[in-house]
Amino acid sequence: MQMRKSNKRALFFEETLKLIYEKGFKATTIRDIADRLNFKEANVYNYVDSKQALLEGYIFDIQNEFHTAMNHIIDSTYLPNEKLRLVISSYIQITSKRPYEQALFMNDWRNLKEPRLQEFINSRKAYEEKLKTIIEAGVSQGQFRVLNLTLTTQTIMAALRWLYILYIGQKTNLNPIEVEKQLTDFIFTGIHNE
Amino acid sequence: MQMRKSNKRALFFEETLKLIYEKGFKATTIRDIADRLNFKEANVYNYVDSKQALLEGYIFDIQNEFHTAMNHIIDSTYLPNEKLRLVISSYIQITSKRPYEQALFMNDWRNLKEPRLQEFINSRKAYEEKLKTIIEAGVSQGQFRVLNLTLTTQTIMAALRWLYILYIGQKTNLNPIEVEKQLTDFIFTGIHNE
DNA sequence: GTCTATAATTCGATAGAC
DNA sequence: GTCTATCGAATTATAGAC
Repeated sequence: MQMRKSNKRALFFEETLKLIYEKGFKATTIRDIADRLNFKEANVYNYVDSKQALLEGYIFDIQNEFHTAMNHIIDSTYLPNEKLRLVISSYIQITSKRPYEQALFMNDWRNLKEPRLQEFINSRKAYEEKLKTIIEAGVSQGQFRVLNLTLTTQTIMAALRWLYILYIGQKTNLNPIEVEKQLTDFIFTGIHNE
Repeated sequence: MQMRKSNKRALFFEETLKLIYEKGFKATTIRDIADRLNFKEANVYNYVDSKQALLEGYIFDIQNEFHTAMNHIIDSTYLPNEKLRLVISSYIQITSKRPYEQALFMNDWRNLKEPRLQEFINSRKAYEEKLKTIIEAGVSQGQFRVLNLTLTTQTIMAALRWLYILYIGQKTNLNPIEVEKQLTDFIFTGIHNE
């Protein structure tokens, strides 16, 4: 979506993204966006067809990025424990690069409308299922402890999904590599066999 | 807030809570609420002064419950590792009893308005700080591994905050006690010393 | 407690000139 | 691309009768 064809266009999507993050999608009006960019309401429609299309662009863009990374990992010949490490790594990398999109992904997906809402939910579910499959394989091969699969999968997802906060407003001195180390430590020593 | 003075009043707050959960607070209109209860818009104001007061009631009610439980734990003479177990336990108990309030707590707190919004943020921060203090004490006493304190605290909070999903629409066969066992296992084997 | 009616405002989106 | 002007719809909330 946010193809940087021109500086002005890029600026529009960057500032709008931050604004929607700050106020929430529903609470952000077209006038708010125009004010932020120092022009009038009508000009917003030079960049986007509708308010709804704006939200869809941000959310599906980053969702696709997560899926692409996950698919590469799934299709590799790494063992399940190594695949889990890579999932954590890729999630943190994408989040640290695009914390505001990730925030929208978490905070405002409910404001999508059908049929895009269902598309989002299905896609998110597919991602979770892929992670679950990795964990299941790791259990089968004795690398991971036997725990409830759904609970474990969702707990790991939950441990990853809040991380955007670290990268909005410099709230941490932890760089992505160190976050990856710490979080992997936390998750693995909690999940591996013995 | 939701004191069950009468069946009708209780029904109003229960159905409204579920409706707001389903649609999101901003997207739920006064008319939606009236429709759900089979009466007209104006009647909503028989139960509540404003739409905003409705949101505040639900959110601060459950937030207070979390704080009360946390304070009892903090004030006890249990050791830090036992205190952490009790925090997890109390969080799951409250969540399982009131999953829809917890969902609002997570999904719609951004729709609070000042000064209540800041009050919410401060209160949430205070809860996190109390948990952090418990973990810090556990590290000092050698019960927990040395990890980044903020990251660990937030990861544990994240692991607890999604659990309401399990109790909405019977999406699991795990009862709260088993969830507590599984999640405590996951968190502890990831955090304790050796 | 329930209704009808309506005030007062806000919002997304479009038309058309420059 | 930017502006003025405006439409039409939706929304919160209140007034007042039954």
